[in-house]
Amino acid sequence: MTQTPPTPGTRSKGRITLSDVARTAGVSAMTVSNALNDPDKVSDSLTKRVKDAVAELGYIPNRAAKTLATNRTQTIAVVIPSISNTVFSNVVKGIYDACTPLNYDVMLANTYYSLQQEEDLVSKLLTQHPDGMIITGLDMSDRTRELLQSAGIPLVQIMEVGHQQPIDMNVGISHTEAGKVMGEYLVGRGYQRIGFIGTQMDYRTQRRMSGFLEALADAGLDNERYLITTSTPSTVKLGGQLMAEMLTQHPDVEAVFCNNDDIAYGAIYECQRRKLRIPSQIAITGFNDLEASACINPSLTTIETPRYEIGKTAAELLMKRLKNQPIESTRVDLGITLKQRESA
Amino acid sequence: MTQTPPTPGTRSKGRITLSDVARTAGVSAMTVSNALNDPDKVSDSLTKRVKDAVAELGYIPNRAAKTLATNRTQTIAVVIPSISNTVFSNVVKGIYDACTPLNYDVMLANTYYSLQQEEDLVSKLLTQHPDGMIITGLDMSDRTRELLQSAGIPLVQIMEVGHQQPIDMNVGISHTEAGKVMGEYLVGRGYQRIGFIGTQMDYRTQRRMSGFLEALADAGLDNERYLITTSTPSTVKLGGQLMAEMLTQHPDVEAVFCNNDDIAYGAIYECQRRKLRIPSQIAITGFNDLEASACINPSLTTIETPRYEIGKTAAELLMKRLKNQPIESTRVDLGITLKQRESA
DNA sequence: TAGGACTATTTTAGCGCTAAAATAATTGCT
DNA sequence: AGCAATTATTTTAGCGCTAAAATAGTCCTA
Repeated sequence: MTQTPPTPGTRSKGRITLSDVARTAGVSAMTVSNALNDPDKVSDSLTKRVKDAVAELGYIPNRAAKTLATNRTQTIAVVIPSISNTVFSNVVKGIYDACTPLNYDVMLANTYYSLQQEEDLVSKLLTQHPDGMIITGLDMSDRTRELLQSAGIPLVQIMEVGHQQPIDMNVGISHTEAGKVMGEYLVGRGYQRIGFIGTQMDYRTQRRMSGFLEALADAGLDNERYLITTSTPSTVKLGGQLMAEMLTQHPDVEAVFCNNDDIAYGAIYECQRRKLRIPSQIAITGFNDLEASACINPSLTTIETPRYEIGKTAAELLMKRLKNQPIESTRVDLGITLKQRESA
Repeated sequence: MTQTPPTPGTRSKGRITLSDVARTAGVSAMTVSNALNDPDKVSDSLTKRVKDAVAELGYIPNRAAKTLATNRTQTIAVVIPSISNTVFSNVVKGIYDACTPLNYDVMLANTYYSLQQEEDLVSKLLTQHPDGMIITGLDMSDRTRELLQSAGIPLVQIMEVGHQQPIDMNVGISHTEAGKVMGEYLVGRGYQRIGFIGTQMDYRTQRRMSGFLEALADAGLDNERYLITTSTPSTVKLGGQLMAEMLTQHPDVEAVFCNNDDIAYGAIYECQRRKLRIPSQIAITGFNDLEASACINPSLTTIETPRYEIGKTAAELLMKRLKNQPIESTRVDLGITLKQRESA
């Protein structure tokens, strides 16, 4: 009894391959590859024959094989603090909207606002050899910086621009400026005793605070004592608690700039519970202009941030760089808008 | 003048490969592969030598090569309506938390609540040969169903359970039940003229509505006329507009069950603007129990949904199936909890 | 119309890994 | 001790694609 020799291709799932297409089109595999990826290299007649064969057979390219052969994964890695934060899900949506049409995959990773986690994640992500990366913020550990630099892939740092040199490209807004704008606005409205509530004191929050304090100082106000900050993550509930603290410690405070809109909602709710009228007894402002901010009572004076656009622009920059297309500017400030509403 | 022959391996980036490890460990490439992926197959002494060599060289496996050789991508596809919806970003977080430790990649895709988009996406996602898929909802087009069935990969349908047979596995809650619970609660509180505001009327929203109406009917109330629905996506603003409509058309309405918490917030804000006291003049309830619902004034009576758990459980089921581990139940109802608060 | 300069297409070789077959080493049993 | 059964390791072959080299085909120009 003789063993039949194993038929070649046993491991394949009977999937249609390039060679199958080549055979039915009566050309070489390479011509099929070129016809599909770079039709300029192939005569029109052959390109047509190839495309017909592809349609006829229902050929679907194997991404892994291409990756292996070209050393490009068609994937970009995205490092953000947290996907469940509305701000970042807006950013991520922009990234997807730019990547999906160009057939780039997106690999997401959450740092939970920890530089150590970020370092581990970046190291792990690089393992998968993304073609490019989008990472939140300009600050990172020295090791993370080294990893990114030596990875030699295009990189866009997002959310903030301005205070330091990016490693490669940069898309965001100036948080210092944002803080300043809000500070100047409140000063301009005649408030004197102006407070700040800050949660999740990451670098960007800190910059908003310092820009804000700068504006107050410029107006001759020293408001160091009206600051309440914590490293606890932002929640509406926390906003209420900190506002309570503020009102207890400084019953004379006239206006409060909250770290972000969620905190501001909490602050507004707390004032309502205390029957404090906004803005006549106390003014509240926020940052981000989330959808609800225009609807809450009183409607919230806040700073609109181009979150979706940041994601989209960053991803577009990356795609351009990956296709070696010219890039006008590697540093894009998308700007902010003060939304003046009832709360201040 | 002679051409120097091309050095082999020109295309590689000088990356450390399995063979490099094999050479320094003094074993065959296959032994290295086994030592890393299935150490039981290799003697302890060799395994140690291999691991030492890996550490020494800083070897990082090439995912694409593995995928090509094994025909497994180590990727799962996730189809959701929209990533910028808090509900789904909570779900996605659960999925990531389950997949990341096991080194599975996640591919996200948004349908924007369109069955046609869903069909296109599923077809496109399958192109990338994910090892498994998580998809939102039990309803889909016939073509989508065919695609999924013939793909032959493990599948978890999420968010809802109960009214029809899943294709493969299923994790969620019963929306009919949720509607019923809320209906019974409001009836139990003695309300008679009870309304419903529904936006983004997808299948799950419709089921909540029908469960709700069923409860009212069981109590002998026929409230068909107190229904306001639209297919427009949910926003806080829209909640306010629809509440205004409700109050205009039916000034006598006593309680309103809102589709979801965002709509409920809008409804509350609208009532505040009209100086209607909640719940004494009108009661409002929502669905989801988002973080702010406990903080808003009045705090919102709503139904808590296990969003994170749905994502996590679904992904865990998938991982188990992919590793051929036993699965207790392919249909998991994670249940809901009525959160009774001030608004009703 | 022959030879040079392109352009279009095919051939060759290999990306880095693992399934399966082949071989070597070990164990168990009479 | 001797041989079959079992276990450990290596060899071989190939996953499906594309870069680079080789070849064939085309178009000029003198």
